[in-house]
Amino acid sequence: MIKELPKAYEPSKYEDGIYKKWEKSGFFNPDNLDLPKNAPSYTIILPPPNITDKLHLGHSSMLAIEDLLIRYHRMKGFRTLWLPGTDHAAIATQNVVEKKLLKEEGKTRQDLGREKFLEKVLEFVKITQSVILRQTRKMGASLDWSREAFTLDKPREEAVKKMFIDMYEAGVIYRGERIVNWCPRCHSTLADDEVEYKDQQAKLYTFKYSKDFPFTIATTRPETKLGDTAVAVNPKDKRYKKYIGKVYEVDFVGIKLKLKIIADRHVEMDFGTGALGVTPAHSMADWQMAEANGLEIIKVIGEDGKINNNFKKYSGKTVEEAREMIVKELRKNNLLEKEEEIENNLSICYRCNTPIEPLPSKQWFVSVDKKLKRLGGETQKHKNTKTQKHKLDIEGKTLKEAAIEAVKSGKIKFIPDRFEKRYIDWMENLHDWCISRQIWFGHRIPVWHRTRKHENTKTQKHENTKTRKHKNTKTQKHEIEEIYVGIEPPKGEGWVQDPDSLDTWFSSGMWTFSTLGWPDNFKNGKKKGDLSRFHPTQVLETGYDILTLWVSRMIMMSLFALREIPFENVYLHGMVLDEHGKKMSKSKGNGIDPVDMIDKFGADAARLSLLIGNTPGNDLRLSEEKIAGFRNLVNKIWNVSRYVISDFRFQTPPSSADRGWVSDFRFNQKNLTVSDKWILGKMENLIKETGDDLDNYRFSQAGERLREFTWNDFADWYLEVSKFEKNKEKGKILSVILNDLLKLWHPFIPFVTEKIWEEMGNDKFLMIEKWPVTPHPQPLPHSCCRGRGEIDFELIKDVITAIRNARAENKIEPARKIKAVIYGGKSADLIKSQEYLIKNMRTGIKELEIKEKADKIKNRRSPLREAAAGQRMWHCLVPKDAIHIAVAGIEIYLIGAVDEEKEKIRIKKERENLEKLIIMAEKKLSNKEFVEKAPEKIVKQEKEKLKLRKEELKKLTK
RNA sequence: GGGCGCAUAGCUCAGCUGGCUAGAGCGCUUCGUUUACACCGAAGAUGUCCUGGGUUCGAAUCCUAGUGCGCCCACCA
Repeated sequence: MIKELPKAYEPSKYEDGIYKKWEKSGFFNPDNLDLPKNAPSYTIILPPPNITDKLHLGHSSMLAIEDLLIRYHRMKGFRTLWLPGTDHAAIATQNVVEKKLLKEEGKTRQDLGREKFLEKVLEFVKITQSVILRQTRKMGASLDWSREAFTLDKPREEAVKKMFIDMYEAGVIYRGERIVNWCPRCHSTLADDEVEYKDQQAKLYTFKYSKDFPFTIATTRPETKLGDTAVAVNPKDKRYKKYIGKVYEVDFVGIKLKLKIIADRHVEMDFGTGALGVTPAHSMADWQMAEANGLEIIKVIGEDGKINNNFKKYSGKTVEEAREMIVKELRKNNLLEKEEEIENNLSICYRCNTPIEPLPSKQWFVSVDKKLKRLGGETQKHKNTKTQKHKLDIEGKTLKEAAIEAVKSGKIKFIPDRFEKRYIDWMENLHDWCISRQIWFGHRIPVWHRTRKHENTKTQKHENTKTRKHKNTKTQKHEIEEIYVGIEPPKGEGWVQDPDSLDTWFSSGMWTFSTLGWPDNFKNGKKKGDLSRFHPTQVLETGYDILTLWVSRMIMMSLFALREIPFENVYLHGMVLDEHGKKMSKSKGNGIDPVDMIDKFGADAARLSLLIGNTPGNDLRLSEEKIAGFRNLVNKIWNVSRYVISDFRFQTPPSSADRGWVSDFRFNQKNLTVSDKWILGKMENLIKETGDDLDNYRFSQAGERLREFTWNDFADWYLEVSKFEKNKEKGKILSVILNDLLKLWHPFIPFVTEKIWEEMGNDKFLMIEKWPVTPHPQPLPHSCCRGRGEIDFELIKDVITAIRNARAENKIEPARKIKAVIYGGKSADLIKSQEYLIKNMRTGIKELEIKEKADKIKNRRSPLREAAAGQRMWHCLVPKDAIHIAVAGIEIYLIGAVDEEKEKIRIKKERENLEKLIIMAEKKLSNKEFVEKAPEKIVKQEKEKLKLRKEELKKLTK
């Protein structure tokens, strides 16, 4: 069969068509795979990309790694599911749309109103979503599109509501007033990890509240001091000890303050004056002190970023204005002692860079410290809970404790493992998670409120509803606020739904199970359907940057909802950086569009550039040159295949999905040449080692191994040999090697391998072929394909390389044919038998003379005996102008062209090198401790090495 | 302030549990119109493995101190 294929592989010509065929085949869906009933499942849920923007190379890296794992396991016979989806990214998306709206129409979201605005968002989402999905397909991702999910679609909405209600009933979700990070521009709270920091110059004011107050205080924010209710000092501070516990009333710039002197170990004695004005309402730390000391909380700044009422002339002023006024006032009264410039860490909003105001606000929280009881209404007796490796009993533990235990117990593993420590550290310091956001786009909180006059209130019981009453202490003493939590709006008058929506991580935290049919697939503590078949998942593969943001939440939520870990392994990849080492991100706009890369170099090359040279947890620098290099590799594979397929000896292997390696091609050992044995042995090793690498997440190493074999062993040597070495088994061997090589490559570069597979005449997809297995699970001793064949061919290779090298070094013209005389040592027979290899492999040798072994001559008591022993005779027998090469204990003399001077220099260099090595080795061996303490094997090796080198040196000196 | 990571060829990086003369890709030099491939082939050059100390018969690898870069966390008023 002779196939005419284009010389260069053109990815853009085939890729889209191949993807369509795959998708149409239905094999991305595990339900369509032809598998035994008890086939183990292998699941990865795709971390859903934010629909704020199209994908960048970071996403491509994620897709490449996951598709590699997925395709590998699919070929290994797992029930393999890779489930796609997208994330609505609540606040981020809303911001993008708001900015767009302002730019294009000059309107704010308030101008449009909630409903109209949400329509706009959904319009935007539709567009980016379709771009994302197209990009994902371009990468070759073998995702099961039939199970596609969106964090904001109907099933997920149901799941989120159910989760909220369950957690509320369990007392894990509560509403409370706490200091939150408030962005006055976004008009919303931010989670702790949504806050960014910026170094800035700030003024530190040292002042006294009033003349008769004994403390001097330092602050960068004088305006918040209007709400101070205490002064804190370090309990060890001798200067202030006597004041602790006292209460002072002061007149601070016209406002009356009651200040209690408290002790707190967090106060640094050396900073400022060692005394700290406590502003409970506008500092996280101060809030905690206030709670600990029962201090009053006075709100100074409102949600609009302005000073509240009750502060006389300061009311209604902005923060900046108030600050200026207060400083002026202090200065006037001679209370300002110092003004200095300091470096300060300013918290800003990660979306709009507006400085954050810490404010007390009523928000919804997930408690991480609440001891958990049994899930509401469900029987919780699983007898084998403890024996199941995925289950974790959470009764009597807090979410925090459970999430830590899941990792410490080894149920969840991290790759690389150093992130385990980071996870646990973070977990141990975790505070309650604020889940309400004052934005419109997202899951609406399933809570309704109504306020009633006290006297009217009769305890109203709804069936199946969860009603709690909260007394609103301060402002409305006569009113009672009712709260209703449920899936459907409550009946009755006056209910208003909570305007807030949920933190986006609340819905993505449920991602492993909300995508698999929870809660419908989970009844009475039992899983069914997809949930039982695919949960927990095997690997969560994501960037280390969202380890805390996402991974930790998934663990907590899965433990809460299912009492089961969400995944067994967490593989964390690094960031993809540009060639200057800068992070690519949407917000910075320096992300390279993966589609451009794919158009230029092909998806396969793009994938390789993200897989090879990348190690878990480490960042990756990417440049066009690098991708071009892999384009060349893909092209090499294409051409190797083109050659093999067009070879008249080529046979299409019998098509059967479960064919194992070589099993259909029994080779007659007698018909195999040295090179055949060598390549078959190498291939067998390759299969074993590649599988081993992939099983241990060493993708880069596996890729390099494959490249090494494909390019250096198969293409550069075996194929070259096959051009002139004609034997019976050649066609079969070529077919087998190509066959298995394509399978091994397929998870890395699915497109080109699938295309070649088709060209080979296969009627089934390579994608669902069985991963190769080696005929010998254990390495065989010398008898079979490995062993002697391998070693022998390596020797011939060395001889050939040495001859080429000598020719190049001595500048022998390529056209010039020369004669080689080889003194074979122990290997004379072998070399003689492979003479044709040496002659044909571009050595320019037209005649090859092999002399007998020296010891044979010795034993024959020939007159030459003595000379032979010292190998002097070769120098006698060979013309003086011969070039001498020593390789692997073999002497080679090239006759025909010489440069005596160069040869002398070469020998001198080599001798010096050898002498150095011998001295080193002798030193080592004369060391008693080495001989006694080092393992025998190493000592023996060292001795042998020394012996060989000494012999070589001897030869050279002659 | 605490924690983590990195430092190896001109560049980007491998180097697992200490043990052949420390490797790969790209780049560089020389040569080559060989019927799979110039997105190619052949040959070659290049290292104080960041620095100092220690453990060991033996350290790029383990320990320790330091320097430089990067990242994460934290309530410096």
